[in-house]
Amino acid sequence: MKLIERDGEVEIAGIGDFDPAATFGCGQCFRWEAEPDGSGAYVGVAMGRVARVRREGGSLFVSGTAADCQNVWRGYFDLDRDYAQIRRQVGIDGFMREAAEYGAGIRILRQDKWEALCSFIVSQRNNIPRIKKIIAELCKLFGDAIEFRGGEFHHTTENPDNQKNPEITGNPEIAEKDNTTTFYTFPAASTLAGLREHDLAPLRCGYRAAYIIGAAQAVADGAIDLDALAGGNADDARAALKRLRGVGDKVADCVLLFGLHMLDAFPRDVWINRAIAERYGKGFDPSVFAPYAGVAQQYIYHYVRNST
DNA sequence: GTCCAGGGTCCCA
DNA sequence: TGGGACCCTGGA
Repeated sequence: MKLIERDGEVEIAGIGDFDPAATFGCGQCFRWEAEPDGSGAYVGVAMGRVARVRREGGSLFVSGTAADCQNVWRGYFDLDRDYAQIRRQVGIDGFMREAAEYGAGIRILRQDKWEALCSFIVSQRNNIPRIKKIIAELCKLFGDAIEFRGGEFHHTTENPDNQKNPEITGNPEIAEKDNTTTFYTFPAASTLAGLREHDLAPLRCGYRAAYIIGAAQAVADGAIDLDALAGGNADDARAALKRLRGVGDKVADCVLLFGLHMLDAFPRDVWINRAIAERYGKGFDPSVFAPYAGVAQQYIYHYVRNST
């Protein structure tokens, strides 16, 4: 991987399959937003950091240092995997070749495991704009503030909005001042584990509040060990996750795919079920895409939601 | 105003 | 295994 550091950002040349809009917009993550200037750049919070990401030609540009790239973003963006090869592999018929072509540039992010679990608990019976809104508010209320300007960021442990100002004013996540923008990290499970349901009332997330706190407690007290699950097999991990209230087949599979980076997990939501029923019928077995059924799922999801 | 769906899950028969 | 209820929001 060739890294060229200059002007507060790092160029990664020869990036291959990486379309920020497709990767951040395909429903796997909820904390990356397109810059309003129409530049095609995305800014997001991940792994406790803020980054600005853009593609230009064959290069990816990421704010920060080359060390950040090596230590954080290389893994997060799964840069060592050949997604073009995966596209060829899952293109088992005309429909899948179209879907994979349409979604070329989607990569499966290595998100924080707890963040993925919590986010997809929020996702149930919910739509993406509202999922994003709820998560943004969760982070604003209980995460740590990060001041972001260009490529630099300064981590502050004190979040001025924590508990003290639950009123929602404008964009709940972003407050501009002095040419810097304040972002918020995703709150740790241990932080949410001590809350009561009414503490989450400002999120307006309904019955999911109890699920969030329950899952946070299970993670914080070690009843479920997400890191250990990531090192084991998918069936065991799925079973362990489903013991949490509010985690069924769909959410568990999303956590496998997007949190534990088990690329063969195949979450079935309303869109996937519709597409599968239309194209392949009820008895469809996603193992035809093994070991990348999860990547195939993303191509299908993105294609049926966004094309035509 | 009502109805419906949204990257589902739980509960009960 | 199937059907209804569920918090809440935004669009039809």
